[in-house]
Amino acid sequence: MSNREEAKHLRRRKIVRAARALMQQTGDAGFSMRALAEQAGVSIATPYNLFGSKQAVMFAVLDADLEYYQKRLAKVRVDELDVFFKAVSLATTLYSTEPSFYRAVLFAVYNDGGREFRSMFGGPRHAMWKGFVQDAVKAGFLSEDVEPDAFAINLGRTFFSAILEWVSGELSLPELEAWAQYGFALSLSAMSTPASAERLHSKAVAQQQRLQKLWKQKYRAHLTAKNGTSAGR
Amino acid sequence: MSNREEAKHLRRRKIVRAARALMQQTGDAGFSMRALAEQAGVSIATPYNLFGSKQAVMFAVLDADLEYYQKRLAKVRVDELDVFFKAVSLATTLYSTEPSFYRAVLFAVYNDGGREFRSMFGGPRHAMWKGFVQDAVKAGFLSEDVEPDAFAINLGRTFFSAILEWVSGELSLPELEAWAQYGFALSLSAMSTPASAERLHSKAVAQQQRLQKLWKQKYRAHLTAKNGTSAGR
DNA sequence: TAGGAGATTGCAATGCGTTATAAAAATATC
DNA sequence: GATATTTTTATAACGCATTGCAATCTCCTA
Repeated sequence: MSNREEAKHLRRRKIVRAARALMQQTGDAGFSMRALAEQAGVSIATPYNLFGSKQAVMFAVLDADLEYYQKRLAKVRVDELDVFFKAVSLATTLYSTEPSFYRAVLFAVYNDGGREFRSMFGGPRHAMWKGFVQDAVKAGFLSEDVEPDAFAINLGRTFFSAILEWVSGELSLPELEAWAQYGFALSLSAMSTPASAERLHSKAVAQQQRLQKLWKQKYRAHLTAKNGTSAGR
Repeated sequence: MSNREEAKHLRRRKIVRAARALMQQTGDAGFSMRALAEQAGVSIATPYNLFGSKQAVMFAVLDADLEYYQKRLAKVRVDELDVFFKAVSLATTLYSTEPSFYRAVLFAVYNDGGREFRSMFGGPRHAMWKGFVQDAVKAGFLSEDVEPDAFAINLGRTFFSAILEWVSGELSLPELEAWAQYGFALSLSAMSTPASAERLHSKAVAQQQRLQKLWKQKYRAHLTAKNGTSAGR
C-alpha cells in the first residue's frame, strides 16, 4: 500500500475513532460534523472527502462494531433455533453498555429515511440472518418451504423497526428485546417443523405476556384516548 | 365555537390544504416550511404556532387521508382473514394514485427517527389493526392465544417498516405490497387455527415466490458483493 | 366603545448538513 | 532536487428547520 493510501486509512480511522469518542461524550445532541472535525483535528471538508456524508461516517462506526458483535455471537453455544433469540439479546446487551452512544449512532444512520438500507440488508447483516435461516432448515427446525433471502430480510426488518423505536425513545431496552423476540417467534413459528413447533409457539406466547407486563399501563392512556395526533405541543 | 377558534380551525385547514397542494406540485424536494407558508398565504411563524413542526403538519395531512382510507376499506366485503391483506393492498393502491405525494408525506413523517410513533401506534391506526385481530379471533381464524394489542402492534410495525423502504426508494409499490403481505401471512400463520392454517401458509409461500420473482436479480449484485458499506461516493 | 388578551406578522438569528473555491501542504514522479 | 499530482485546509456560502422578539392586527369583554 502506498504512503498516500496508508495515510488515508489512518485519517479514516482517526475520524471514526473521533466520531465514537464524540458520541460517547456528547450523545446525539452535541454531535455535528463541525464538532467531529474539531475532535478529529481535521478540517470540516475532510470527512466529506473521505466518507461523503455524516451518515456514512456513522455507518463506518457501526460496521466497526459489527465485527466485535459477530465474534461474540459466534462464541455462544446454542442450537440453530435459539441463535435467533440469542442474537437479539446479545445486541440489546451490547446496547445497554453504552446506550446513549448506540442510540445516537443508530439514530444518525436511520434518520435519513433509510437511504442506506441497501447496505443494511444487502451487506453482512443480511448474510448473517440468512446463514442462521439456512442452518435452521438444515437442522430440521424450519420447513423446507422457507425462501432464505425473503425470510431473512423479514427478520432483519422486524428487528430493525423495533430498534428504530428504541432509538426514538419509544421503547426501553427490555421492551426492544421482547418485541424483537416476539416478532421472531411469530415468523419462525409460521415456518416451524414438528421439531420446533412447540418451542416456538410457547416462546411467542411467553413474549406476549412479557410485553403485556412491560407496557400495558404505558399505552393504556393512549389506547383509551379519543384520537389524539393533532396539534403541536 | 368562538370566532377566534373558528378562525384558527380555518387557518389550520388552509395550511393542511396548502401542504397537500404543495406536495403534489413539488414533491419531496420543493417542500419547505417557507414554501408552505407562502403557498398558504401565511407567515412562516404561523405553521409553527398552529402545529409545532413540519412533521406535525405532515401528520395532519396524513390523518385527513386516514378517514378516507378507512371509509373505503369498510366498504370492501371480505372475511375476517382477508381483511388484513385487503388493508395492505388498498393502501398501496391509494399510494399508486399519487405516489410522489405519499412518498413525500410519509418521508417527512417518519424522517425524524420516529418521534411520532406514539400516535402511529397508539392512535386510530392501532385501533384499526386491533379491531381486525379481535374480529379474526371471534371468527375462529386466529387462536385465542393472541394478545390483540401486542399482535396488532407487530402487524403495524411490519407494514410500517416496509412502507419506510418504499418511501426511501428501496422498494417498488408491488414489492411493498408483497413484503407487507408476506410479513402478515407469517405472523398470522403463527397464530392460525385449523380454519385458517392452510390458507395462511399457502399465502405465505405464495408471497415468497412473488417476492423472489420481484427482486431476486435486483439483490443478486449485493448478495454476491464483497462487503460494501464503506466509502463515500 | 375603549381596553385588553390572544394570535399573526415580519424579520433577524442560530445551528445544522453540505458544497464550492482557492491556497497550501503532502506525496509521487522524473 | 524540481516538478506535477493529489489531498487537505480554511473559509465563505446555500438552503434548511426552528426560535425569539417586537410590532401589529383581530377579536372578546366589560
